[in-house]
Amino acid sequence: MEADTLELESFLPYRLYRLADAVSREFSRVYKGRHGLTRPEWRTLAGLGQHGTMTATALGEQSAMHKTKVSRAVAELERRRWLTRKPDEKDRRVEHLTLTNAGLAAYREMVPLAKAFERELLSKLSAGERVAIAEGLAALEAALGR
Amino acid sequence: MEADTLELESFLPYRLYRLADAVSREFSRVYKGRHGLTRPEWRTLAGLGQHGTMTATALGEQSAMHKTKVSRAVAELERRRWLTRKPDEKDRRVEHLTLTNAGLAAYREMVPLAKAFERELLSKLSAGERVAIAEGLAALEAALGR
DNA sequence: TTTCGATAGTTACAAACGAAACCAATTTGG
DNA sequence: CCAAATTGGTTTCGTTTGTAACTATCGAAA
Repeated sequence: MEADTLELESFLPYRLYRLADAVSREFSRVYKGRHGLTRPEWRTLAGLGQHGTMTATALGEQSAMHKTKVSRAVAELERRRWLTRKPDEKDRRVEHLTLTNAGLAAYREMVPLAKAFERELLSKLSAGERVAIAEGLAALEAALGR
Repeated sequence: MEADTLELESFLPYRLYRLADAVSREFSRVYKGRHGLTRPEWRTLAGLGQHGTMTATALGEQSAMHKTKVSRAVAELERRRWLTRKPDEKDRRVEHLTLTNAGLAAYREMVPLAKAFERELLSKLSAGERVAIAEGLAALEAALGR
């Protein structure tokens, strides 16, 4: 490789982005196809399903979304009556979000699909490759988390 | 972990996306800050810098961009006079794109910055972790490339 | 208290995006 | 040959996004 050339195919930011984009696009067919959810909506559903009641801020931190995305996703899920808001007693800026039964039902339906998707994807790797990707991602996450 | 719950933090599509988003956002400051480029524009520049003359279709394949993104990026780089189009002799639908001297200069300026960015990021990993991420990404790429 | 700075969440606006329609040129196959 | 399907590339339109401004509330400090 020449010194003054960048090989895009092996450039880490590009590889990561392309891979994430492909995987994410593939997976989005699951929740988009099933319920017409956007990614922020899916993540909101997943966050609340996993943790029960949360605030919008907590949701944003857990699922790495900007607060405007959270705000819009919450508004949409509320419109669908998949979640309800309850104002905090102490601090009236804060709202506690909880899935309704309908929301919970959708979540419970999605979980096995998500797990199957992941399993399917990982099944194409060898055991050693699975270890490698897990370790590599964890290392990068740690490196960025500072 | 309960069987009917999905742990978002360890869900592969989510981890990949979050990581790519963080890295990409960080790196975008390099080309956005330096020249006000968008990501498709940067990739177009990188593609042409790496390969010399290319068609729009080839660019899209090499850098994994939808053809509308390519079309818009090319239009903008042309507006900046960073590239020129030359119609194909044989097939008049095709255009061959080449960086001008100005475009080449910008590319040459970006390459070391990109390399430094990647080096900096990887320097936070151990040698073993670097091997792991390389191997893991390659395995996933291979798994998806079908 | 009153005021000033932070924080929770929403909204407005412009930029970026994707899907699909579109145009023009080319290839295919009857 | 000629109609139909394909391909390279652009445009249009509605949706999603990010930035920044905004509202409302709270906590701290004077």
